[in-house]
Amino acid sequence: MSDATTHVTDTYNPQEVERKWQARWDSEGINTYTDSDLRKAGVQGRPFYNLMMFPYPSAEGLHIGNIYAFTGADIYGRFKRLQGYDVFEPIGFDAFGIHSENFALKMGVHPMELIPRNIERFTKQLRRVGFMYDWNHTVDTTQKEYYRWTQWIFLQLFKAGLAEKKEAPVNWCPSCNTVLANEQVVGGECERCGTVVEMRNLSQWFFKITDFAGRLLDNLQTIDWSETTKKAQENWIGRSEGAEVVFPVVSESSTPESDDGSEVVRQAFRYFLTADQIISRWQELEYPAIKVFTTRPDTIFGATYMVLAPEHPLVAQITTKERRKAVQAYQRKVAAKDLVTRKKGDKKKTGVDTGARVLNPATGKEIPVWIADYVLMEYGTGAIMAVPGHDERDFEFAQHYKLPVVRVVAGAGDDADAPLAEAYTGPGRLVNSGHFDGMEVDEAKREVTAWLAERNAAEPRTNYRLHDWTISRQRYWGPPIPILYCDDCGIVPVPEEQLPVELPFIEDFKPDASGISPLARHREWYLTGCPQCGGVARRETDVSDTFLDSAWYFLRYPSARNDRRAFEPSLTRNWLPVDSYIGGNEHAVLHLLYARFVTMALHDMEWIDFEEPFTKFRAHGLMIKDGAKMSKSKGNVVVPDVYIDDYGADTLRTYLMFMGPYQEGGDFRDTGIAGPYNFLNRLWDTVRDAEDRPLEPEIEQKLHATIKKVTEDLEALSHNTAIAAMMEFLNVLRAGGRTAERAAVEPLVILSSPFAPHLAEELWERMGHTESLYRSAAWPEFDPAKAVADTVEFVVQVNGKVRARMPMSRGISEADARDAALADPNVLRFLDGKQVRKTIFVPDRLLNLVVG
RNA sequence: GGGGGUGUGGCGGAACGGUAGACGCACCGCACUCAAAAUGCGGCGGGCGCAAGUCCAUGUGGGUUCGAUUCCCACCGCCCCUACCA
Repeated sequence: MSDATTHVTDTYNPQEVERKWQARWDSEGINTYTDSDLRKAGVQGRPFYNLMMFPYPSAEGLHIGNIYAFTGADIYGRFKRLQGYDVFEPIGFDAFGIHSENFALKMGVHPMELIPRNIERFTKQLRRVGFMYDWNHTVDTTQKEYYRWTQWIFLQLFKAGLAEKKEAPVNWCPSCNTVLANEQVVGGECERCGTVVEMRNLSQWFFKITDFAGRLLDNLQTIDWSETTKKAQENWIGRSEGAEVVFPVVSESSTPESDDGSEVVRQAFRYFLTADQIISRWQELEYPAIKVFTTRPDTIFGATYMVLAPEHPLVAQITTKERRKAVQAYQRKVAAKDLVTRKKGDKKKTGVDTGARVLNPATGKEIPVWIADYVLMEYGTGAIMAVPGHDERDFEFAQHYKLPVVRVVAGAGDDADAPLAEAYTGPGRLVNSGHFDGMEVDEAKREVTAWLAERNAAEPRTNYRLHDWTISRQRYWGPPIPILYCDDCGIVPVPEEQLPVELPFIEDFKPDASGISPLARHREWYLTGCPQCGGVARRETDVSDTFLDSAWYFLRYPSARNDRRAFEPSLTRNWLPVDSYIGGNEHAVLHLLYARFVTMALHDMEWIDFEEPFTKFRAHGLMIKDGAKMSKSKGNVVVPDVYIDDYGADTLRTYLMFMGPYQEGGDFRDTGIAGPYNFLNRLWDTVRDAEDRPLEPEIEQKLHATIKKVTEDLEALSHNTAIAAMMEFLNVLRAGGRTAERAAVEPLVILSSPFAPHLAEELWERMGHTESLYRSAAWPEFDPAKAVADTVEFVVQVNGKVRARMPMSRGISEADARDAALADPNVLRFLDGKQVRKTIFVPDRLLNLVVG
């Protein structure tokens, strides 16, 4: 066979190349660390922890959206590695949770069979795409080697007083007999069976994330995260400044709370006391009082009634005898609604009068107390002072129930008593507010609070929208919460040395009507010995939220195989916090906030020495299909396999990144995949045919410009423009059928390797290197001076419009440029002999002549 | 209702306040071929013009500027998140 024939048949064969290099990577451990190497690199190397959000291993396998997300992050990791960092890039599986459980129920398969199968499939697919994952350090949250430590985390939080058990309302589907997450309630109905969802009160475990609200908010300023993500967290935490104000209850109570007659005495007292006296002395008089949170203490003179959440604990106590029936009926009605529907803003407000009266501490007047479902127990104190004149919701309610509306703020040009056709929420001065009349709203907020505070009727208060994290799930597929209940000792944590509390294999894992976990049906499992008194104890039968699994997994990766600790202190110190974290913005609040909370709590307990887990976070865009998120139910899932079969993983990776800005995402379609495929083919041919000869000066310039562009773009995750720059360079190398210089092509191969790692490895080897590119190549350097061309295309404008373009040498002076411009006939035509009033000179770019 | 994002050729998309449409796809023409595919070369926003050129053009309307896709204001469309937050 002649040389020429060999030459021609030696074309790019992606399948062959990819098979070869994936095998090489495995056998030579190119992408994996042994535990000792990881330790060593952490100390002596330049550790770089490149993390991407781990997937939930669904039964459908990876879709193109997953590949898209992972590819962008993998490219960044490979780039950092070639820059000389010791990159740790792990992957794992977030496999617990209601999703898996529901799917298992539907298919009639046990999750303990289903999940390992899914993970196997995922692993195969991930390997096929050529990610640089360290398969020696992987996690599966459903393995007891992992969730043992999830339980350990729970115990640490418990010890720190950050876990508590309390009653809370949950969504309940009476047909599926299960608790539903808010996301599973669609339009007030169960997502799965369409039954109307109701509310139930269940005793649940909570993490007190609200203790950290202020720090979680303030720290946002110290971390390098996508702005949109920070904004989302800020809104979610929702700090609002205001005051807590006390309204003493002065009506006859229908349920005196003690037999000693104190209530009667107190009521009697009242006839000898002025409103002022009651207000300033309610505490010592032990008056029942209702606290409200308000951001508008300045409007308190306009508070004409009060509203409690229907489930407010004081309702029973204050409701008068005559109103009791109506109040209870209303409470029942509200309880029947699910949480989600109740929070929807677009419905009519309803409520009932409790008959109780409280004193407005500012006016000293009695105002009625209502209950209404537009007041939520979870926010603030679960009670509001209603100021219908200056709050839209209160206004609507007052109109409907004919409650008085008083104006206490007058905007510019408004009369003190100008009637209100709607709530006025703008700026202005106080009116009808005693000695505060005339004061600006902002000043009045402070002054009114201070004035009330003097009488112990108010205090400044910062309130957060964030609520405590309910971690109980009355479900099967999760880590059992490591708590025991002993009749003598009460709540007893499972001793750490007894972990894990294993999730037993049970056939009947379907939830039932009891509202308690399926595990509660297994006495042999839940009955155990009390570690404190040796008596009988019952295990907690709820499992924990999946979000707890993922709130600490990044701490586990380096120590993935350590069976003595959740995370090894020295490894953790050397490798964390995570240098770069990439994931979807749909996790902007929950996952990312929980991970920050757990990290902060562990920091305070001195388990770790940092309080923010992710130094840098970037949200990738969402890959959609036909304008909708990919999902099986919509039937628009695109699987990667067929593209890998046809074009290879390298082309798929490059194509996905070439479609558009990584951080914006986009609509998947395959019409352009030929572009990147052609590019890789041309790259192959060009390298194959490259010659050993000196670089031509223009080529050298373009090479440096390309290195610069690709380097900067990769750092900014602008993968699409980095690819474009490489294409452009390759076009120059091949222009007019020319043969490329080896010295031009070798750096290009390195630049392309994050995108097309298999191809790059193969070309690297063919260029005579015996070791893997990732062990023997360094990211090319560029010389900024060589990255710019000597000749620029200079533009001459007249009045801002382009009238001539002329090649000029770089660094041309304004005077020379002007001379050249004034010699151009077209420019002269537009100057039309008129006086040049002004010239704008932008070096190496343009000259603008302003005339007229 | 609130918050965030976004709008550029037939399509995906480029553009430190400075040449709008880089780089691709699709399409058209040409070369190679008996032919096709593959590959290579050339063209490719719209109008007028033989051409040089010129006018229009980055959702709509205003503003700032010598100059605006880029900054500001208002409006329209689409997407995402959130939802009575007192």
